[in-house]
Amino acid sequence: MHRYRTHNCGELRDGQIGQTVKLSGWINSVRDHGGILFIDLRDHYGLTQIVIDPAQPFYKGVEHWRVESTICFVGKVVARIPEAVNPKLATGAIEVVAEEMEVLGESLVIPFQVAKDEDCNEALRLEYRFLDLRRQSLHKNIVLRSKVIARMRELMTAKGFMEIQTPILTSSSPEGARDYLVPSRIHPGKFYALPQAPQQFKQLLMTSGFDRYFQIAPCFRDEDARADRSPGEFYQLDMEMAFATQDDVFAVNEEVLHAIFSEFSDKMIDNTPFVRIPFREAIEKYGSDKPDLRNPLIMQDATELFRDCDFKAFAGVVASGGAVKTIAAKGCAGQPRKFFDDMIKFAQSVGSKGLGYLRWIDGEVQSPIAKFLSAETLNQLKELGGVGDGDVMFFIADQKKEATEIGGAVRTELGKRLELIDANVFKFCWIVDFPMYELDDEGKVAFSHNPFSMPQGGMDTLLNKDPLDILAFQYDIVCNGTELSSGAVRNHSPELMIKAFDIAGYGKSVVESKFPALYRAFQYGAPPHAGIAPGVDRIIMLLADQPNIREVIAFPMNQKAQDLLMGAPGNVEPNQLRDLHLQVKLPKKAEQPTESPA
RNA sequence: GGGGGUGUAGCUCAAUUGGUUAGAGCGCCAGCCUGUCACGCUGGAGGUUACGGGUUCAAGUCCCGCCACUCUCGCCA
Repeated sequence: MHRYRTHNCGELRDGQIGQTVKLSGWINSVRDHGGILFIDLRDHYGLTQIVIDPAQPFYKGVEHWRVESTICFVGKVVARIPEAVNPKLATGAIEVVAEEMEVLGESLVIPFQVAKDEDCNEALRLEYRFLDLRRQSLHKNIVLRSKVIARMRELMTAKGFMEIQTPILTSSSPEGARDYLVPSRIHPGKFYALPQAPQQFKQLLMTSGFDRYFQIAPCFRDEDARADRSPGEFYQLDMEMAFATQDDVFAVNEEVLHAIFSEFSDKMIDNTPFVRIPFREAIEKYGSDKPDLRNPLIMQDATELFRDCDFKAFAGVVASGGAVKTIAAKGCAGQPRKFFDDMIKFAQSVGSKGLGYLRWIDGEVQSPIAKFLSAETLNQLKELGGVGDGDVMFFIADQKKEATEIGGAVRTELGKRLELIDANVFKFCWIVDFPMYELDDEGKVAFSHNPFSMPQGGMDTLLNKDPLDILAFQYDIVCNGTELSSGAVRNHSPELMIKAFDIAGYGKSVVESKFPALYRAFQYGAPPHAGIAPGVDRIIMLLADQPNIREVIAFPMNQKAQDLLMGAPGNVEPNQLRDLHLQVKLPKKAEQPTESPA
């Protein structure tokens, strides 16, 4: 007989009745009836009920039977009497009558319940992550994560992609997020950087002749956390394809994402190809470059209709070059006054001066602003919004950028409050045609996204078009309002690179010195190539229907980028600093080194 | 760095307008119980109301500060 077990806790059925078995696992719960005692023994695979007769000598070891201790039982599998069969358990038809017991690992009193699904302070969960991970919901998420990643590898490999590891210790790249740095012992004063993504390596692999690359790639960015953004590190299904167009990348990703989402979720998923929305249209209609298409509301432009109206608040905004955005919401004219007041408050909370609205009730328009509008204007608005009795149109007037942003926020809020969002579907879209450049805070032309993206139209557009009108072969994939990834057709031409950087104010020497590897590689026969890198954690978050990304990461850091279980970041020994030629100069506020967490 | 929320027993929460000894469920400890499966029953222990000030006859409750966690803006090419 095996040292610890002949079966796991999820596999015994009536077929094993009569056999003597050995099981090891955690004590999930104890039910002591005095004359008979039941233990639910739990492992990764399931629960099995152990029955203990008080006559057994080990019955007296009761102090060792605290829940979450690990115990090994030898016993006989018996059928439960019909009334005692538990249909909720896979092993509910049988139980194991204990004949021998061995405590393998005792547990202290646990700080929060493992067997019961109750809320618990997250800091405590992180500190005792090993216990939290035993709990069903989190355990299940990590299992899902493992299966999804395994399936991603299968799908990618089947499509001819090769998984290739790229360095974790690399050089700092000049643009993008803040880097995590690692000091060099051998080169005093020099630093490695952890990669924010294997971007340059995968492009180098393309120039190295590997036709299709992928990697479940760790990425490190020293930026602040969000619900869908874990600080420190995250994973991407990173991929790159040689001699490929934007459509080739879309086709591969539509197949892979459709397969993953349909195999690992019961929700309805869009058929491929996924809808494609140009960036500018997304901003106009949804006020966002990551619209949640489950929300049926769209924004429209009503600027011209208010230009000459008597409603001075709006006409004034239009006269000063602003815009009026409108959202038509069907069937909500009957909402109580409070609904509209709350929407106005919401609009103000996101920076709006107000929120106008027109309600069509019983063939009449009801609104504080209706009296300022001519019958003709009202009809035109009605036509624009496609509205009728029982419907409402909301209006935001502001400078164009603000009106669009506020309108986007109002659209999302209306979708929530009117319960327009179907929680049982996944709606995908590609956002395409991102602008290559935008104006930065100082009004200078700057790359708006990836400086390595290929401008649409090539050298001709770079030379002849207004930089702000140049589009890039740059795209995002969005699911239910979550941005899963950005990607691009890359700029593989040294001449185009130099020109593209020139427009953003960087000379040739900058390209040569900041991106020496790519620049050099592209002068030795680079294949046109394109890629993308969907975020693995976010995909699993969506599949597992979790509200924050820490629920799908085994050992996440908290919002302040601390690992409360391991105590990272922590202090190090003076000799370690000496080896690295480092001297710590603390900010004034923290005279003492901060205590390590946990 | 800015804004919002939360912080009361090991855990989840309650405590009327500022007013008696800060309560409940779960957990823990002790006892009882032969068919439970979130077993049940009886009893018990457990509190610097995050922390530090202030107002008041009186503060969990009001004010100021501060810390922690979280959501968010900035940030994330």
